[in-house]
Amino acid sequence: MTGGYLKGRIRREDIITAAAAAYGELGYHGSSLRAIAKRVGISHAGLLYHFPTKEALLAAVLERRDAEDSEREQLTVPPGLDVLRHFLALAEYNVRHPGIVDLYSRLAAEAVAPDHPAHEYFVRHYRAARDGVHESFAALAARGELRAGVEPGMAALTFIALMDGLQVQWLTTPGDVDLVGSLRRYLQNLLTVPL
Amino acid sequence: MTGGYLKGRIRREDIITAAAAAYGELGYHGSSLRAIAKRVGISHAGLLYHFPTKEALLAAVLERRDAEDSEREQLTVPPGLDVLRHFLALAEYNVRHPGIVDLYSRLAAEAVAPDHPAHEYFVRHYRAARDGVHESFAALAARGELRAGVEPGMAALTFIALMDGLQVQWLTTPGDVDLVGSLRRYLQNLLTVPL
DNA sequence: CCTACCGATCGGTAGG
DNA sequence: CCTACCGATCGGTAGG
Repeated sequence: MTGGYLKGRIRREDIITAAAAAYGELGYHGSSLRAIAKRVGISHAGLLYHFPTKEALLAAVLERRDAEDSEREQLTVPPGLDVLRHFLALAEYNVRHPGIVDLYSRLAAEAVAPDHPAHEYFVRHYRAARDGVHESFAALAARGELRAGVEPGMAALTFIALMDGLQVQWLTTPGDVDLVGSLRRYLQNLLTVPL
Repeated sequence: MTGGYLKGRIRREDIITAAAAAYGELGYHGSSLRAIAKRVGISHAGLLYHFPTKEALLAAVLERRDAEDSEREQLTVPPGLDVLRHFLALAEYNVRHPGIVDLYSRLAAEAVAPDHPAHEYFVRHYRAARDGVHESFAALAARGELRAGVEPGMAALTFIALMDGLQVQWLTTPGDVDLVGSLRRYLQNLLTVPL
């Protein structure tokens, strides 16, 4: 009888979805187990049957985010222009899914504290993002497709920072910020070839 | 007898300082009146004698931040290169005062929510920052000191976003991020004259 | 999965 | 400014 297991897995996914939404709206510390459980229609003790602690639930939310990312990412993309285009596509996706941007921005700011349970996650996340973009800028530089004076490492750091900063401003004053357009123009400005 | 008033004002300043530090470390919602009061050495009821509600204390923290900013800003600086240099000086100042960066990043992320008591503050803050930088880029463009293809409005939005994004990454992985250097190179890249 | 409970903590008030 | 208190809420546990 695998039916029982299936039901449990579906319920767990529902809980993770509800938690991600709550974290986006209220942050991790601001989201109580009771409030998350209510979205799913169970008691907070029932939630703790599926996830033993509040931190375990956060870990599950971050794991699923990573899983979704690597799914979308298709590891087949080699360093270069396509990686940059992939980031623009991600930004387009995010504009249509503000809840994800909320979640990410709220958690990233909270997790600046070294004792935050998601701190190590974001340390790894930032390093991986920077390294990936760095590699692509380096490949472009080697082909002479990067403007003179643009240093790949610095450009990668700056690009990631720009994405994050634009997201917060976009969430605060949505009408004032063209998220995708700003990123596209920034990248195009660094290149000697069309994006 | 003005002595009593003076003592009260000093105590209030101490409370605001403690609150700003707490907001930076734990966010607004994460900072209890009891924890803030403890830093000052009074009870939380004593704190409420000086600030009637939790929100009133937040308002006082934001007001002081604005006062400090406009003090440092010297309204004498006309739009142009000096305004950009002023932002770089601000970044240098921030690197030596991580608590301020903490406060700002934490509150900005929390205040993305429209019902956050600091939401309107950040809406105004972002608009003012963008308008100020926009004006300077426009002045530079008029003098032909902006690289071709660089649009002042977009460049201003991007510059503010970059500052914010770099700050979060710097707080998360301080060793990996050169805050001032990254900003300087970004700006220099937009200009046809040396910064 | 539930009800019922625990100790801890929250913002705010009463009364001095 | 204090002590003492209020009702509400928190994460987690016991016991089914």
